[in-house]
Amino acid sequence: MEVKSAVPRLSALAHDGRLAVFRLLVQRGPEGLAAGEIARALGSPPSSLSANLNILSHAGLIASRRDGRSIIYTANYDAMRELLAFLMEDCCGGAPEICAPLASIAGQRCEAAQ
Amino acid sequence: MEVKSAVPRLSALAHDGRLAVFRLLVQRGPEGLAAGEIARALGSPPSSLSANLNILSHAGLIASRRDGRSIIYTANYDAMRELLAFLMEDCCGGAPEICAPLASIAGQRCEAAQ
DNA sequence: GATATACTTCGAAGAAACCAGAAATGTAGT
DNA sequence: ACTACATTTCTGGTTTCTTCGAAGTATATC
Repeated sequence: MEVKSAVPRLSALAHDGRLAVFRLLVQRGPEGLAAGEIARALGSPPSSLSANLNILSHAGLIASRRDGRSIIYTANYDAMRELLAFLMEDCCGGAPEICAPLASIAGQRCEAAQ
Repeated sequence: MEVKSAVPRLSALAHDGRLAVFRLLVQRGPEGLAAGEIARALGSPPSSLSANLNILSHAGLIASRRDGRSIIYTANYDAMRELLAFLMEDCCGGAPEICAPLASIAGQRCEAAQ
């Protein structure tokens, strides 16, 4: 991934409300959550939430699909992976022992997946 | 890590110049780089760079030490690890198969450390 | 068609971020 | 003490972000 997509993604996440939305969707998994449910869960005014969903969506961090009257939002796990990989890039330049603790993060977080 | 420290860190990284500085320092390793060298490497005006270094420093992403007339900046790998762990948190809620690709990032990035 | 529901877009005001030149501070060498 | 160098702080003007009520669009139900 390039800086040009990393900055908008970081920028989208650098906001209390949007970070909460994104983490909620990440927890929720592929089935996603309707905009209204997100608004209720986070106590956000619909218009503010919509603006924030739009920003996250434009950054590629979430996707949406319509289901009847509702619009369902889901986390884009690929984008998340790209962003994390980008932040880790070149972290090992010449000093693997520094990077080792970073490498173990995934293991700690995702023991079920090992 | 909590949202209260994650947002300032993401916010600090959500900027072309600051992201470039941080990645440069991450590549550089523990020996770090003087402010002037960073300015030359990135072609940034000293006053702008100084403001950005201050923001990164305040966010806890970098540290500094004086060496003669120069001030040497280094990446804070612990802060980086905390931030990445936070972003990955709960990513496996109920669906390990989604998280598996995330878990492999570290391995891909840091083969030398395995 | 009319009504209710679910969301989004519009708009405008206040807050915060950004930039880089100029001046100030701190350190080293003579 | 004086000069040179490295970096920070100050300053202002401009731009961008944030917020949320009100109005608009899309879908479903009767």
